[in-house]
This record gives sequence, C-alpha cells and structure tokens, in this order.
Amino acid sequence: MESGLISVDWFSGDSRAYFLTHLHSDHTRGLSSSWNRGPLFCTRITAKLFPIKFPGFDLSLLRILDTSTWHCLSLPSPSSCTGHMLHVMPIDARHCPGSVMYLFRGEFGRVLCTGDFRWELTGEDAVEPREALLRALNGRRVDTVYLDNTYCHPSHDFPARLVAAEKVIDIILSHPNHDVIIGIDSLGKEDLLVYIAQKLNVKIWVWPERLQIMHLLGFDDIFTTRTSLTRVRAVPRYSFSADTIDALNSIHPTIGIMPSGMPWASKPYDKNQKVYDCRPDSSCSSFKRSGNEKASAIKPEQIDGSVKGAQRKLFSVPYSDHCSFAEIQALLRLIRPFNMEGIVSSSPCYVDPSYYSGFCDDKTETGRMNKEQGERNGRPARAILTKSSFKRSNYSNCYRRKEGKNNKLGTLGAYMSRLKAVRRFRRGAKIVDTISAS
DNA sequence: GCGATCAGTT
DNA sequence: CACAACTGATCGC
Repeated sequence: MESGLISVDWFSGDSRAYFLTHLHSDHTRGLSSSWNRGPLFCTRITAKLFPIKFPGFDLSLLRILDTSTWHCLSLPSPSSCTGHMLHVMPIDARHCPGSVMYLFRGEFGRVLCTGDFRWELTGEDAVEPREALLRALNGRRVDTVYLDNTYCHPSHDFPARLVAAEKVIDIILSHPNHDVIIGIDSLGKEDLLVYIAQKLNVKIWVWPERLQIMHLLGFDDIFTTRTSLTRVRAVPRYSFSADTIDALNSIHPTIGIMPSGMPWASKPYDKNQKVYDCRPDSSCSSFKRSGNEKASAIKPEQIDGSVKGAQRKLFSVPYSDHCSFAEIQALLRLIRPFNMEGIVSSSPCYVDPSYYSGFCDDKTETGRMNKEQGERNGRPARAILTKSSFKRSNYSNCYRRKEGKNNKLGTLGAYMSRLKAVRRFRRGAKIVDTISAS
C-alpha cells in the first residue's frame, strides 16, 4: 500500500502536499483553474502571479513560503495514522520571478529539488541563495538532488547574465537608428529588460498581458504598451522569426535580439576556446570560431537561404536562465549529494548529470550505473532516463542511498523509493513515501 | 468544457 | 544542430 507524500512540480497524482518551483508551463502540467487536490506551496511572487496563469484558481489552496528560512510542516501520512513531520526551505533559484529550489528535511533525509535554476558565481544577488543553502546544510550532505540538468555538459559554457546583458547593450548602441525587438517568454528576463532601460535611459514596450505581469512584479515606470515612446520592444519569443524582422525592416530598420536560443551549444567542446560571438554575420544561431569555422559554424544560408538578409539583423546572445556546466558543478561541490537525478533528459548530448559532473560517489548505485551504462552503450546515457522508458514507469530503488542504515531512511520504515519525472511532458518529481506496513 | 497528448514554432 | 517555453490541433470523455 502506498500513496504520495509530497510532489514537486507534479500535480496529477495523489499527494499530501504539492510544491511549485515556478510558473513556467513545463512545470505546471496538471495544474488548472479547477485544480483542487490539496495545499499548494509556493513563493509570494508565484502566488501573486497565479491568477494570471490560472484565472479562477482557488487561492485559498495556496500556502506561501518565505525564502531562506525553514518551515516545519506536519502532513497526514499517506498510509498510516501517524503524521509526517518535515521541514522545507525554499531557496531563490534565480531562474525567473518567484522561482525557488526546495530543500526538504525529513525521515527520508535531505532532498534538494532544484527546479530550474541559475547559480552564478559572481554578483550580489547570488550571495543570499548560496548562504541560505550553506546555512541550511550546516556541513551536511544532501542525500538526493533532483537537478536542473538542462545544460549539464562541459560544452555548455556561457557567461553570467550581466556579461550577456552588456553584450545586448553593445548591440543596441551600435545600431543607434534601428528599432530593437527582443524575444522573451511570459515570465523571465525582466532583469535584462530593466538593465537595458536603465543603461540606455529608455522605456521598453511590452504587450498588454506582459505589462500586467510587470506591474504585478512591481515594475511601474519602465514598461509601456505605447509604441511611440520607445524604439526597444520586447515581444513573445514564439511570434518572432526572421520573417518578422524582414517584415519590420520593410517599414523601419530593425534588429532582433534573442537572449537565449543556444548558440553556444553548437560549439564543440574545447576548453581552450571561449568565444561569445554576437556578430550578426556569424548567424543568429551559429557559433563561428575564428580560425576554425569548419568545426562548428552554421552558415546563415544553411538555416534558411531566403532570409539571409534578416539573419544579418538577428543577434543571439547567450543570456541563459539555466545553469552553465560550471555552475552546476559549483552547486554540486557545495551539496555533495549521495545521489542525483536529472529532471530533464531531452537533449541527445544529455545524460545523467553525475556522468559528467563526477559528483556522485562511485560507491553509489547511481554513479556506478552511469559509468557502466555509458561504456556499454558507447554513449553516456542511463537507461532509466531515456525518452522511451522514462514515460510511465516506476524506478524503484533507482536512487536509494547505498550508505547509511541499509537504505532505511528514518525510524518509521519509510523509504524514499520512487522517482517519477517525465521528460518534456513535465519536469517534476513525485516523492513517494512507501510505508512497509506489515 | 477539460485534461491528455502530439506536432509544431523560435 | 536543437533547448526551453510556448501555441495550437486533435482526441476521448
């Protein structure tokens, strides 16, 4: 007999409590305006944005948690009359407004669910999350981390966002008479836009729904929906293409800036090369390395010969709201997890994070499995994280801690026994508590 | 109408 | 090339 205790970014199953890391749609699968399965924990900012994403949602279900402090929760046990006591600390994930990681402490040990996150090594804002995590762990290790492994590969090497933002400023300044279109999503990249507004002393146009979000986030004077007030406009990324730029250029000279994409991903791994090429003629989505174009450059005409003109006006800047490989390593050095699970496994170069990061103990099942699997398959991937098998199965014991009390985590005989995470259908984890009620 | 799924888009 | 985050079509109920 088993049922769920807590779920993170997973809203379909039956759990005692639900935790949401942030409001991007790939983390809210199963949530809807009519959702009412139980208490839903999130940050104050996420709660504030909830009615926009889910109009009519029963807000009395929301439980707001402050970041960087421990919260003690008593949850009814899924399968026994005794309650479960657990502690949770939300830690600013620096991914998008309201985003957090959750550090849980309970009979199951210490579990960190990162959600999507960025872990920049420099900058004022990076200090508090790091210190909160250090304080919370107090020298202890994390038993299991569910990791945002989006860019968990040595080839994913890109700068801090402030550096990328400076690139954007350079691009705009070198086109003083152009209109500027920046592709963004419904949440995230606000810091970039604010930076542009302040550095260049301009307002920034956003579409009406986005203005509403900006106001909820407390940005009152920077954004506008009046096109006449500014030459800089942020538009929905999915409505933004080379064709759009072409069309706009028939009216007025316009450049486009994509603060994401992943131009750095096409760069072959080479630790001696660190080139961030934002020139338009290196194409909007390719990475040309001086002196060795053959290796990685995708010529504009290879992408679409018909829009070569527009390609020259489209700039890709490596402004990422996910960790670089180095940042993932930095986090892992800090938490020294016994086990880890990636929450994303869609990239073909992707694999289990521990394969590249080298942070799972070789002693652990996870670490050993990865290495064996990698060698067997000739490519470093672990079977349980592949697309086909990842969808609907249970992976009992796949990440059970090997050291300690013979897998027994806690005195009630509770085992952390199952991870469910789904690839692009959802990026969440259900932590299921199995009580061996004999 | 509603959730689940799939096929697209930048 | 393909990512994250998104829209839209289709399905069964």
